[in-house]
Amino acid sequence: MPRVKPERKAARRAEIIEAARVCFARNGFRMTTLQDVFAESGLSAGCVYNYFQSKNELMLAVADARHKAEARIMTEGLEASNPVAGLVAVAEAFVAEYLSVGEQSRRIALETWAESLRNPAILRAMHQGLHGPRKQIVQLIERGKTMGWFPADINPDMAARTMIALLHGFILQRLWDPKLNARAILAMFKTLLPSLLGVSAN
Amino acid sequence: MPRVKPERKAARRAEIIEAARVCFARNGFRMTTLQDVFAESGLSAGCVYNYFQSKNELMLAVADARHKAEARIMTEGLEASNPVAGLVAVAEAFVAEYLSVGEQSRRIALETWAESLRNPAILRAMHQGLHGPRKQIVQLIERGKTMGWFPADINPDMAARTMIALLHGFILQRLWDPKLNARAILAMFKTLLPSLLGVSAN
Amino acid sequence: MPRVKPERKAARRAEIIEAARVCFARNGFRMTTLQDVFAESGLSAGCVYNYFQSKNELMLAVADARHKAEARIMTEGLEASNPVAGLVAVAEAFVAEYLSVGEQSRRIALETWAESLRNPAILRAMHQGLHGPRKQIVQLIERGKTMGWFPADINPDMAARTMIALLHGFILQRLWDPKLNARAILAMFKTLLPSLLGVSAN
Amino acid sequence: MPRVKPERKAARRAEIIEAARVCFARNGFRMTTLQDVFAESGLSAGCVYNYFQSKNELMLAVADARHKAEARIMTEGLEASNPVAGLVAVAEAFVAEYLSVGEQSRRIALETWAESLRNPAILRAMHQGLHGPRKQIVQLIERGKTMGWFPADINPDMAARTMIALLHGFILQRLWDPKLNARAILAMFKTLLPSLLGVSAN
DNA sequence: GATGAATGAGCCTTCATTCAT
DNA sequence: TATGAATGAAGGCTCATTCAT
Repeated sequence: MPRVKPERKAARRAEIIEAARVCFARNGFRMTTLQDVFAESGLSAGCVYNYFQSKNELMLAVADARHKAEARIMTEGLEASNPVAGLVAVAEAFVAEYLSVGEQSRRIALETWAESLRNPAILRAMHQGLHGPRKQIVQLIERGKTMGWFPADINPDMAARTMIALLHGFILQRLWDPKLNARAILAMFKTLLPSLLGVSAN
Repeated sequence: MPRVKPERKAARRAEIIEAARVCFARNGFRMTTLQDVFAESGLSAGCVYNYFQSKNELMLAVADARHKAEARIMTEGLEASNPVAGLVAVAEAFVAEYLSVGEQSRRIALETWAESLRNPAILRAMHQGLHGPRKQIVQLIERGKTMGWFPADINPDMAARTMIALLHGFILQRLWDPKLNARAILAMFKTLLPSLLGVSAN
Repeated sequence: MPRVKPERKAARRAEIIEAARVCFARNGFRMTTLQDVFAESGLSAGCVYNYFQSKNELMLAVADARHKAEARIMTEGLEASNPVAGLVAVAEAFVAEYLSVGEQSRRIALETWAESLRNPAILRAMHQGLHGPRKQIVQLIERGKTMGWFPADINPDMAARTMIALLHGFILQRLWDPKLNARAILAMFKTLLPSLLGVSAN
Repeated sequence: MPRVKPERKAARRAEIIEAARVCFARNGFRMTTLQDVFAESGLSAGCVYNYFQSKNELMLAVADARHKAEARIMTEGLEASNPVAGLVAVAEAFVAEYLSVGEQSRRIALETWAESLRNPAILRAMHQGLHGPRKQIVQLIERGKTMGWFPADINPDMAARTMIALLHGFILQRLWDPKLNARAILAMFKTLLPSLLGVSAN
């Protein structure tokens, strides 16, 4: 019988992930040493290794958490009945999470993108965090097409990708220039959305 | 009188940078060891150290080369008399360099972005490679405004940033999905450009 | 009054020793981790540490058990009235225990020999397990000399050592070649015994 | 063009193996740390790792050296025309190398035997060092049988194994009792040899 | 007694960098 | 200049051991 409840274990795990997140955001995956994580978490090497079998697993856990969060963010907005409103809601949620505040999240995002180039597990996490939302966006647009709101020659996949590219691109912009205004970004997104969907603005 | 002609030295330097570029694109800045670079270049440790005093300097040289190239690419197109045509030319050049081919360049780009978060020298290189082109784009748009082609309420800086965000975002998209069509990207760019500049699509 | 009966404690102790024996035979003293022993025994770290204060103690307990068993085996046969029959009985018992079956025992034996080189406690256990039987063999041979059965120039100590060397040497042979026939070993032993004792083979 | 001659590299390699041998004989394979080897050799970690890719490789190199030496020792004597003289010569060489002096060699031998139980590469080295000599002994005895010197019912393989078992067993005896007389061992060997080969002593 | 999460010293190994040749 | 053997600080990880529950 476990003396320590499973909740405690889960809490520990979360603590460690959070400490790692802080370190990774500060110094990047590869420049962060596990010593840094031990210090940040206040735990010993052995303890951390009871929860994660390697640095790689810890990186993956952080990346995974981020992509789950991103998927949730991008999905949440999509429930609006109006496709356009839905996409705006998505952008709003994304901007709120990544562009208004959340420098740490931006940094982790960029780290994850870079790491995904050579870390299959992280690439998989990336794709899972990206494919889901994209497919939902595609469906939303297709629904709009079916209902005659968007022209037939709109490519839903390309439109979805463009949306995502734009939002990701702004993550970079804000990383390099913290002054960049989140509102202005959202406004810009709204300005471009009609063209993206082939409808007239307003 | 130098024993070795300057041209010879410059050629060696270029060789080393190219070898490093290959390695960095393959494995990232931090996962690449200098031994990898020695092997790729066919040169010895001592020789490479005669040209670059540290790994950091080598990373910087590669990042620098990339940003010079990017600045050149983005600037080249801007000489068209028509601002819209100029911006399209910029996008075309960018797409040609980063999105049609150039997987290595995309990878180096992403590495550089990530590294810039914690490497001041690389951040500086980044900014130099980015500010220049952006300022030129801003000027182009301002010229368009002056000439009455674009509405007064267009924010040139924001428009320039959005362009860049979009192009950078597509670098990511293509890194994760090599099938993504460069032509479609360009078409999408052209579709969005009028909205970006506040003119009606013609 | 003890809460837990002594028999229970002894049984637990024996369980742990047996689990350790299995692990040590599988992986050697030094390559076996206590975590392996915990897993094999199904007990927790704390529990095992209630019975043994260190890994060293556990190793010693296993080595001790083996040497007690070896001493018993080698002594048991010596009760025959006829010295030659007694020595043959010893060899038979040894072969039965170590060479017919008992791969685990062979492995533990070899581990113990190696460990004895640098572990005083285990060396002591070794000697206790070896001196006793050897002295008994020596006495047996001396008795035979007194009774005129063996020539006077026989060195009982050397004869005893040779017997043991031979049997130990066959442990190695069987470890490296499991096909080696226990019967053939015994036959060989019987063939050599007369020369060893300076009597003509009958 | 190599500035440093290959001889120098081979010498370095030999130095490292020798230092490792000393450490392994002193503390065993598993209790020896590479730090010990660095200290003993006077070389840095990096340098040693230029010659051996892992501790395992170093262990193997030491084991290999020992088995090559053993094979040489046991083979050297076999050239006598008389099989019995040949086998005596083998024993003499073995005793001279392992039993008169060579405590280090004995310790390494025992370490190697133990390690071979769970290290395939070392087991292979063991077998190579053992099969060769045994086969030669077997051939020698078979030649003796053919020439009518030994009876037909002698099993050459068993005789060879017994010889080796005896010599190995004496290695153990001498490890535990440094006083044991090498001459007495050789005398005992000569005493037993006739029985081993089925010829009458004389 | 029994549990198992936590500890932390220390191990093996890597790799940026140096320097005698 | 070019070589590459040598350096050694530091990283990831293990595991014997402890102790609050």
